[in-house]
Formats: sequence, C-alpha cells, structure tokens
Amino acid sequence: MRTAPTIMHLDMDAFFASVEQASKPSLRGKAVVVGGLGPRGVVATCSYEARVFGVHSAMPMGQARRLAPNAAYLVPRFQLYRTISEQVMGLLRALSPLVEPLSLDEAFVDLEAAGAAWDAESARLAGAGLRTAIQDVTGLTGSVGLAASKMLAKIASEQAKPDGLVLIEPGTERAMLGPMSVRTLPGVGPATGDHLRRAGVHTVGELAEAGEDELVRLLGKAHGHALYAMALARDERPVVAERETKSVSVEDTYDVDIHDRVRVGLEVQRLADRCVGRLRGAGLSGRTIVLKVRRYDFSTLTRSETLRGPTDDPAVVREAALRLLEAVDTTGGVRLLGVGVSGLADFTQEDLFAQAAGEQEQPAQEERVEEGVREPAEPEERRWSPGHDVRHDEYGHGWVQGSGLGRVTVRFETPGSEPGRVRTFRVQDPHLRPAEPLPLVAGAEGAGEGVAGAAGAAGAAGAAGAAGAAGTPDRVS
DNA sequence: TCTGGGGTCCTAGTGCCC
DNA sequence: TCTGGGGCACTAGGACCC
Repeated sequence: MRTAPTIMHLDMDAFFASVEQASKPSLRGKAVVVGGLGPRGVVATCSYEARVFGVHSAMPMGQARRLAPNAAYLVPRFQLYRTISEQVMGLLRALSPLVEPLSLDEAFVDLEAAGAAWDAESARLAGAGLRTAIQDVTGLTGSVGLAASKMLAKIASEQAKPDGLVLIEPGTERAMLGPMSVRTLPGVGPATGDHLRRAGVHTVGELAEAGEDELVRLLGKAHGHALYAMALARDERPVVAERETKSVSVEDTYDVDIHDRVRVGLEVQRLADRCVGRLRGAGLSGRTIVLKVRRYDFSTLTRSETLRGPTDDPAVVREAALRLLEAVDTTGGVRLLGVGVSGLADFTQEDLFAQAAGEQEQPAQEERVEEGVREPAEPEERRWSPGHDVRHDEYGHGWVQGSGLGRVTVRFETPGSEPGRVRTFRVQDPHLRPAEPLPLVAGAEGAGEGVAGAAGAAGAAGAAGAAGAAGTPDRVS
C-alpha cells in the first residue's frame, strides 16, 4: 500500500435529486424523491431534506410517500444524469489519466499516476480544487475522500458527506477503523453483517481480532481473506481505468402480476429484443443466455443456456429464452421477467444452428410484438412524466409537476430563474410539447439544446424555499 | 408497506475428461 | 481394469453495490 493519501474517491451528493433541484429552482431546499412512481417503484435517490423524514434509497415508494407526503416525487431522467456525469468525469480526467468510474456519480482517481499529488498537502489541494471545479461547471456538490487505498478513500468520502473533504493520514487507519461497524466495510451487506453479528463480531476491530482462519470458516475463502485484509486496512487494489463489460441484461417489473402464459412468452421475446439492442449497441455478442423470473411470492429463479458460439442475433436469443421459459413453472403469476447475455465477446461467430435459426429471422424491433402487451402508443394518449421538461408556446420552458384526469400541471421555471408559477393545461393542449433539459449552469455545454432563459448561476441561494413543491394551480387553460 | 434495474463476484453441485 | 483426484465448464443461487 502506498505511503501517501493519493487515491481519491469522489461521490456526488444525492446525485439524481441534486440535479433535479439544480434544474428546478422551486425544489431547492425541499424534499425531493427520485424513483419509480408505479405501484412497485422504489426510491433511487432522495435529497437530504427528504432523508430527514427517514426516506432512503431502495425504500418502496409507497412507504416514502407515507413518510414524506409533501415531497416532490419525480421519475429519473437518466439521459440528463449521464450528460452531467460526463462533465464531472471530464474534470476527473483532467486531473489524472487513471480514473475508474463506478457509476454515474462515483469514481476513483489515482492522483499519483499523473503527478497530480504526491503527499497529503498536494492531495488535499487537488481534492479541494476538484470540488470547486465541479461546483463551477455543474452547480452541484460532491464529497471527496483521500487515502492510501481505494477502500479507505471510499470510507473517507462517506465521512465527508455531504459537501465535504476528508483525508485519512497514512498510519492512522487501523485506529480509525477499529471502533467502526463491520457494515462500514465494502462487501459487508445485511446478510454478512447478520452472520458476523451472530458470531459476536460487531466492529472492524473485532473482525481483525477474530483472525483470518475464523473469518474464512465463517464466510468462505474469498470473502474471509478479503475481509480480514480490509480489517487490517490492507487493500492493494489498483485504480483501473478500463473495465470490460461481463454481461448485458434487461428486466421489467410489472405493475400487476402476469398470469397468462402467452403474455409471459411475448414479454420474454420483447425483453430478448431489447437485450440484443443493447448488446449490439455496445458492439458485443455473447454465448450464455439467461432468463430471470421473479414469481408472485418474490421467489426468484434463473435459467441459463450456453450456445456453441457467441451471438447477437435477436432470433437466436429469443428462441433460447423461450426454451428456458418452458422449464419454468409460472402458475401463480410472475412479477418480473428478465433476459441477459453473458460470456461476452467483441465479435460474432454464428454457428450452424444460429444460421439455421436466422433463416426464419424476424425483425428485432419491439414493434413486432403484438398489441396489448405494450405501453399505449403516442399520440392518442400523450404521457407527461413528473419532472420532465416541457415548452409552452406562450409561457416558455417548464417541467411537469403532475398529471391526471386529462390535465397536466406545469411549473414554468429554468435553472437560472426564480421559482416559477404553476399552470394547468389539458393533456392534449397543442401549445405544450416535451422539451430537452436546459444546462444547469449558464454557458455550460452539453446538457441539452436551447440555452435561452437559463441565465444566472444555478444554486442561487435566494431561490431556495420560495415555493412549495406541490403548489396549487393558479389557472386552468 | 412490500420490496427497481443493471451490474459484479463468489460458492456449490454436477458432469466430463485426463 | 478400476478408482480417485484435479481441473474445467456449466448451471443456479446468493450477496452485494450504486
């Protein structure tokens, strides 16, 4: 392990919710919950204001609504988050070529690799500079952890949240870790935590005292060795810039359990097509087809089949997935279906079977799937998702606050404006159209088209708290 | 109250080959 | 010829992460 704290972990604060607050002035300082809004949705992220009520990630949305009934509930806008994430990753890469993204809002950076830092002081300066740059470019805050290993840098950034910087001085690690809960360590979730607790191990210090042999006996070889090393603050994993994708999958949870076997089959084919679309988009093919079924009682099973060679042929994947489905009992209903491909290669080598199957190939597009299985088609029923941007011919740029009963409620404001007013329209109003998100900071590029009206710095303190998240419409057009 | 979606990694059982 | 063991591929499931 290195002797200077030159590994950095960046974690954007409540990322999805913060992006929504930055783009919607009326939500700043308010409880914001982002996640699936259907009957089986869960919370993806929520603002710190919502966490005060006990709301947290992975919580069922119904429970969140009971805890924070006045919060703003929005669906995720992944395309926008990806755009902002790319801006942040660009800032990291300007610091060092060795950047390891973990997700849209997290990354490790090896500061030593490019000479960006060599000791505690230079690392702290680099971290502080990065936080300022992120704020300038995106208007958002991120927390930075600096330490001599990835594990410790991640723990440090967790301690730094929200909007802070923590540096763990080399030599102090074990004393710091000792009293912490075992759940602090990466890889210790509810199951392992419970397992350890039953064995009388609660803290990282007790984990180290238990000894390697005991941990291997309790948790298995790989996990036991890894956890013992972490308990001693030993972590030699390097920052890896390029990671190969190992599998590609898509899955859907249905609002209501599906009982009809024919419908299940159609859904599996639709998922197979979507999965192949992703696979092809990434220039990949794969050998192993995986079907995932979650039944009415939440029991989950997977079935897989390995082909003779990698494929990206939708017909081949569809047929394999349907063969796997034949061996699954779906009586009682299914709540989730998924199709995945693993054993990936960056080439396609269709074998004879695949070619034979290709002779009766059908188009990969989802349009192939029969009606009645899919979402209602536009434009008969225009759908206005909460949180999505819109433009009105007369009132300009805004976002959907809610819709129902043939009405859609829109708040007209932009990232740089004061909190805006709410108006309600008919869902079919010809003057209202979906719009691209505006940049969070005036002048920042790439967050969408049409920067008009986005003047002024995002995050302006004066904008916070001036309007309720669920304001009453003041006009119906 | 009732549990998303997209991943990675590990373990254990089984069958096959040498 | 029989048996055992190692190595490997495959399959299924579980835990964990964001």
